[in-house]
Amino acid sequence: MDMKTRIAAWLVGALQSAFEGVELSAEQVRGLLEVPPDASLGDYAFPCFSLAKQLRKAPPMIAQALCDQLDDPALATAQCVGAYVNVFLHRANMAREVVAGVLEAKGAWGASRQGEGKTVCLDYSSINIAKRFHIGHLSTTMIGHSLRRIYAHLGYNTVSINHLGDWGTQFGKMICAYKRWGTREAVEQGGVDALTALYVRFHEEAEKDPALEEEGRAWFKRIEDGDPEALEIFNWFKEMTLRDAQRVYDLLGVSFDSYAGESFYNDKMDRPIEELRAKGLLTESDGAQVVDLEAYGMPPCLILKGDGATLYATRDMAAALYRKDTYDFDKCLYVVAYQQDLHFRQLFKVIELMGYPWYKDLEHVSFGMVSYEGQALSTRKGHVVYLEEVLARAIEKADAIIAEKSPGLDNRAEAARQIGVGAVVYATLQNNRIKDVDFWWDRALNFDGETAPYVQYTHARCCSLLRKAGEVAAAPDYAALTDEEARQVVLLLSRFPDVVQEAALRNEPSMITRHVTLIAQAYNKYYYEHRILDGEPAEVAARVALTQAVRDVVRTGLYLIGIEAPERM
RNA sequence: GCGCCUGUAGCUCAGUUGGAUAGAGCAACGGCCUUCUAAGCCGUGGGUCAGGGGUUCGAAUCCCUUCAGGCGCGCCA
Repeated sequence: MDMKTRIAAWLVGALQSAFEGVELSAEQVRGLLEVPPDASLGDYAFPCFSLAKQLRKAPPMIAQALCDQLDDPALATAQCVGAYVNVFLHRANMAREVVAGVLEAKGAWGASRQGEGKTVCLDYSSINIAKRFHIGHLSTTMIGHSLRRIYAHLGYNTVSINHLGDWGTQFGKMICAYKRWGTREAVEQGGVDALTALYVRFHEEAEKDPALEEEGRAWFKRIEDGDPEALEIFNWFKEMTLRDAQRVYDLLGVSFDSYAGESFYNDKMDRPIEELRAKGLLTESDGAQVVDLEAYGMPPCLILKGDGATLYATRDMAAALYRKDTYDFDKCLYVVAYQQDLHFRQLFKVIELMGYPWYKDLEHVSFGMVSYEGQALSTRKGHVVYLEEVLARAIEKADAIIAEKSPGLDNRAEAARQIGVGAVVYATLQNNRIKDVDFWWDRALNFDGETAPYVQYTHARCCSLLRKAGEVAAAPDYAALTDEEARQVVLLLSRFPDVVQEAALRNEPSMITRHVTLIAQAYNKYYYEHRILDGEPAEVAARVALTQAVRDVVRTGLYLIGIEAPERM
């Protein structure tokens, strides 16, 4: 049982002996517990305002009566301040419990079995064919990757899906452009950039010669019809794009269980269409087949075009049905930018109207837009920043700093990669998902303050101390961890599991980024104020144990947001 | 026009879903390395929580409204 739960149980016991007939569960009390604004006010606080009505007493009187009943000095002491019961945990016992708990968890602090037997599907990254990976793809990729690790940490079975954008008229246009102006050698050599150039050229030429549009559509029709030549070229483009993206995925440490994208559902759309028709949900509107959603305050959801062709929503419906059939998920997350808010609200509503109760297991995990120096990203206009370049420059900078500060470092290239990539990923997962981000080079390459290098540095520092400490024979004397700085570190470690829970509940990785940073800050302060390795063996043992616990939790926290933790830097 | 989102220090953002005196980082300035990693630590200055009304013991947080910005609203994905 964790500390907060124990405190809640303790308070409930006191409540019951102080007042008759109180109806408040330990669970409810736990929810009411808060962290005081100032550390001098205790470790946890219980506000008594909400009990006033039920007990028909003034909040401060309730607090006082509660305080009088609380007695378990080995756990905590209580202090009544106004309407608050401020709880001061027994520092040495608290330190023992938390530090020993973290070390026993062996890197799995905050892990749980609550997700056992449950499956979460995560749709993220979902890159488009023939486009290079740029900074606009980073949020979906890293939020999804992090959520996958968070759910896995909580015991869920996870299925990561890269829902490739590999369908649409634009691919007919690309083939058209390739046939007219490209050669196999040039494209093979130029890679995805060459494909983008062809696409840009198509649009330029089509302005002058509108007949090209028709030619592009014709090529797309050939893909749809399974024409061997069209398919061969298209698959070659696709393979090239994936090869290109794989270099970025490798740097980021991201991988997928499935690459079933839009084209995969090509032959699976009859089912949703037939079901919609059978259930009387399809109506005709201006020649198209739609599901009317006016009763729900939304515009209609387009299922079939006037010419009978399918649309984005049709494909996503087929995908949802397929995923439910294949994985029998308990939750299916779509990590997609907020532009598609309406689309997903419509999609989920249509699935609800079809009578599938699992519509409520579908969730759009939306996030903000990325711009570059104040302007929208545009591959066509060349206003883009490729992620490979960002990572390369971050790694280069990390390497230069290592050269200056730790010239003799082994595995220098490896450390530079971990730090450089970490800095970029950290910046992506630092703030609430919903915030828009404007990319600026100097910000992306900042290594000071609340950044990955700062947290990684703390980790490396712990590792260094542990190497110097070697095998510690003495049993730890946890009374050595009762000073203010150690208390802060212990408290933050103890709250980590709650943070992981909350991060999953809200699908918000930034909660972990922030908490792991708080731990690093608290430990750095502790490190500055106290000598870890000098003094009585039992006290040294306690400080070393704390250091080890910090190292473990920082490493776990960084892992959960997809950042590696170098042991030296 | 309608709908959704956002607005907190010069900048970038937290703020535990209604609680105690609104907090970090960056930038600026000033301190701390003969001692365990100075990518660190400490300090100083900086606020009409966009404006206005309301709800109540109590509001940055909930409701109404105005303003500013972003996104979305049928045959693209």
